[in-house]
Amino acid sequence: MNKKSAFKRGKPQMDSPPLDQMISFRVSRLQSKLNAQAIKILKEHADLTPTQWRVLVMLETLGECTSSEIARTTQLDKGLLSRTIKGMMQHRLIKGQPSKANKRHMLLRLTDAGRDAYERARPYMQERHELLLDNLSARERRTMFDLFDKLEESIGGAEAAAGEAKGVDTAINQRPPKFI
Amino acid sequence: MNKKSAFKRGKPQMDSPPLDQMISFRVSRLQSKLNAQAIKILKEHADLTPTQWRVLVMLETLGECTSSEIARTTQLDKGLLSRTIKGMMQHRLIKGQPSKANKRHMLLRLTDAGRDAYERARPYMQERHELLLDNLSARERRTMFDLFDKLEESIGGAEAAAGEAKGVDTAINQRPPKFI
DNA sequence: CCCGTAGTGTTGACCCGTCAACATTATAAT
DNA sequence: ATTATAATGTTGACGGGTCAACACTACGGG
Repeated sequence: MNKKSAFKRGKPQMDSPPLDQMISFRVSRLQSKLNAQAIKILKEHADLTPTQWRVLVMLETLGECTSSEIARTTQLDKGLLSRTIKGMMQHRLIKGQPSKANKRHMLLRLTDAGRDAYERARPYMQERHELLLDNLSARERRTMFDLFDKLEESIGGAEAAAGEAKGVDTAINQRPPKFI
Repeated sequence: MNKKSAFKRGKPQMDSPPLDQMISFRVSRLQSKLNAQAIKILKEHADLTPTQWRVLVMLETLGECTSSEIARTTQLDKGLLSRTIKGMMQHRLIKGQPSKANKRHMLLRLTDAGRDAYERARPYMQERHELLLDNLSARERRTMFDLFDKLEESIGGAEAAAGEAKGVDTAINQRPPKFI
């Protein structure tokens, strides 16, 4: 005799587990699964971590760049990048030479070994990506990245608009607890 | 003179950073942002972690259940759940009594303090969720959870179908490296 | 009854991502 | 010039999530 009645296992979308209808939870769970899959593929075929893979992709695309460029473009943490890059240098996947124009910069480049690792992982990563797309309709595919963009934008906007909701007795607090 | 030409900052969707068009990366970045936002809100208003919040949501919905039920429903790691539940018991957010029917089960229930914490965080979590939805069109909203479902399904399916791609010289390896 | 198997929950080890503090260098202001 | 401010990259500390091993219990078939 719960207030919301127990949900059933199976297809029906209504009366499903409450968390299943929460965006943040779904994204989190999806990320876990995608990440586990990527870890497995990258480990097996090129002994890379996902972050290393992403650095390789950036270097393959940009040709030569600095850690901060990668950080800005990907929005990865600069600390994480620093360690990742250090590790990749030790493994000779990339090399870095100090910039003469700017003593703070370290110009990063792929080594042959790095390009090899990239090429070894790429087909499998590509296959995986296409497998993900295969199960989506054309419309869903078109919508997907819009969703990513808009959701990320919402969060950024919410950060800016933080400071509201300070008054504890705003309207929201009086809404019935029917959300999920 | 890079092989893919440098991309520009700004709106245009074409020639954008390569990782931006990869599902896994976008989901990962989105998850980071959503998680950071949730951590902040939950910490500020109820001193909860996201996992604790999810356990509260499940208990609020199910009324009484075991750790393994939560694990099955949410697909959260049972080790993570074990620690989270232990912490929540120490903070008196939930209580657990051993089941007489099954000595392995620990029947979990919300305490008043737990329900309080839930009610303190709920309005803000609800507001956040609605803010995320506000920026989406009706069509996007309808599509979103379908996307989550299908992507998760693809991964599960890929797990099962693993074992292919063993032959290194499959067609995929001969495709031109034009994926992103 | 007994034993193999499966489910439940705990724990330790480990890695990754996040955050803050910091040293160094570049840039801008006055 | 001098000084303040911002950018770059490194490092330490910390927490959270994942994985594997484990103990214990339940269940099913012989």
